[in-house]
Amino acid sequence: MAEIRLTNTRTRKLEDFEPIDPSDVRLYLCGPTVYDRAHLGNARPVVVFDVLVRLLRHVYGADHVTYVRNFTDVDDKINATAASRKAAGAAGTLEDLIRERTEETIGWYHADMDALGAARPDHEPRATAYIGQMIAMCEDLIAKGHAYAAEGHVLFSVESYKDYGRLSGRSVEDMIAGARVEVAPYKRNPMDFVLWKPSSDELPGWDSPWGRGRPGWHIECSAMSYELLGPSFDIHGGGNDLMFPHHENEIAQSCCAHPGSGFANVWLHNEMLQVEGRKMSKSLGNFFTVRDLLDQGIPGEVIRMVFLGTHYRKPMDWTEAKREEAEKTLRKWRALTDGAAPGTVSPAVLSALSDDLNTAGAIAELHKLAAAGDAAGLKASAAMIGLLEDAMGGWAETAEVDLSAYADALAAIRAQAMETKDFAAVDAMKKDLVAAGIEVRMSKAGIELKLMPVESINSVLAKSLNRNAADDADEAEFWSDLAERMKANQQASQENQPEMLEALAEKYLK
RNA sequence: GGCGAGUUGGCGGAGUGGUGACGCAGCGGAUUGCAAAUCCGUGUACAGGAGUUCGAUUCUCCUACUCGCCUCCA
Repeated sequence: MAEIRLTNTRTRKLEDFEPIDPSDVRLYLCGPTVYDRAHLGNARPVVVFDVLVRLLRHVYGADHVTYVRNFTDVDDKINATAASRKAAGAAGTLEDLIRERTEETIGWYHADMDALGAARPDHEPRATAYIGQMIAMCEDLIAKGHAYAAEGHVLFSVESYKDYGRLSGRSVEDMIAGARVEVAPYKRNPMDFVLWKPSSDELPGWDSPWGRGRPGWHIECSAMSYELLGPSFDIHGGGNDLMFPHHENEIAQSCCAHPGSGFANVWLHNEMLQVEGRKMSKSLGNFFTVRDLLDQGIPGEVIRMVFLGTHYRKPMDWTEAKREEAEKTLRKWRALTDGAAPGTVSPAVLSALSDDLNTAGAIAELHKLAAAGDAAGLKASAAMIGLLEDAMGGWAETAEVDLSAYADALAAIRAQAMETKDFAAVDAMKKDLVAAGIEVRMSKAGIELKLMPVESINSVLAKSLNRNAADDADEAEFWSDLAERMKANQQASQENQPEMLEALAEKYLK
């Protein structure tokens, strides 16, 4: 059995993974706050954990892994959206509108993550379904002297937990010196954080011993992981921006509520995602959602492949060049594995994955399998990281169109050209075919025509807009030119390819 | 200011105390009427400095640079 090694943020070391209970390996991933579409960065930990879960199931057995990922459906941004909808005259109570908003966002999230080939977790708890448990946890923490109520709030006392700051390598003193904490008169220590806060009448709230209120941000993960996985479990993770304060606070809450449990053994944090070398942000204009990419016609499998090309602990740069390369590779591999039955998983792939989820190394091994022509091994091994699976391959199939009439016509012209040595007519037809998105292969044996995948005008337009003109004027011009040509039907796009074929038939098949 | 990550050939990106992945691009060749596709071949890369060592890209320290987090954004 492959020994799995993972980098544990808690110890800052690469450690052999030893499950608490090999018959039930338990992991928890901090899921989304469901206020809007998931952006591309949200998808990274999901894909990382999906690979991890596949590996764990492979090693410990499909039924011996429990994967939990929450939906945080209590949040001020959700409230704000619901409030603005109500103000705009939407029907229903505020609670209804909040529910509507979270339901619709969860639906989007599922659709988007499904498209990336990420299997749904075993449990997807919603924070609102665990309010009672959160209140109980707050009461327990107060009883144990780790929290206190003040002005309708319940606050966690960081001074009551000596290891506070250990995960993120900070000390309470340093953080106070940084002075980036909310100062509030009811806090005993400026670093104390909110477990429960009061709600006004316009905000969603639940009755509690401290009045009507709602939970703070961190308590839901502590409450839900306890309910579903117990006081201690194997792996807990998320993006490294969650390390502080979110995970730090979770640890403090959970460890104080359940002394001696240790909470999560291994903390797994993925690095952030960048776009074309820059942080993805709305102000830079390079902010986009998973759905934006899917709508441009970029297959989820391609997005996944790009993600896996970079180790999860390194910043990942999303670039157009990577997208193209990933798509090309997947097409090649899909052609190779088409119709093949999965064989056995390559030990080299397994060994790469076991080494701190070295997906880039695993992909390198897949390249070797492909080069060796081992379709069965490639298919089985790729499935370990969620690639080349039948369910995700639709995008790589090209439409079945009978091109034999075109091939015959070209063959006739070519046969004549062979005699006259004047190939102008052949070249002209070939050029037209290529422009229409048909690949032309001529050999002594004959002529082979193949419909090539072509981009949609929307995708090309998106690319020309995505380019920062100052940085990449040539690129931007290239894509806008291409879009123009597509519109003018001088170049095939998904939308106009049928028309172009029609025109070619008119020209050459009469 | 505090904390952390990183710096590998044209590009992307693994890995290793001593025979320098892998992919893409490039170049050369085969093939082709020319191409495309395919196949074969091809690369004096490890930010800088000091140290440890028989030997370091790989370990330690320092410097430079890049990036992220500390703002309920994964």
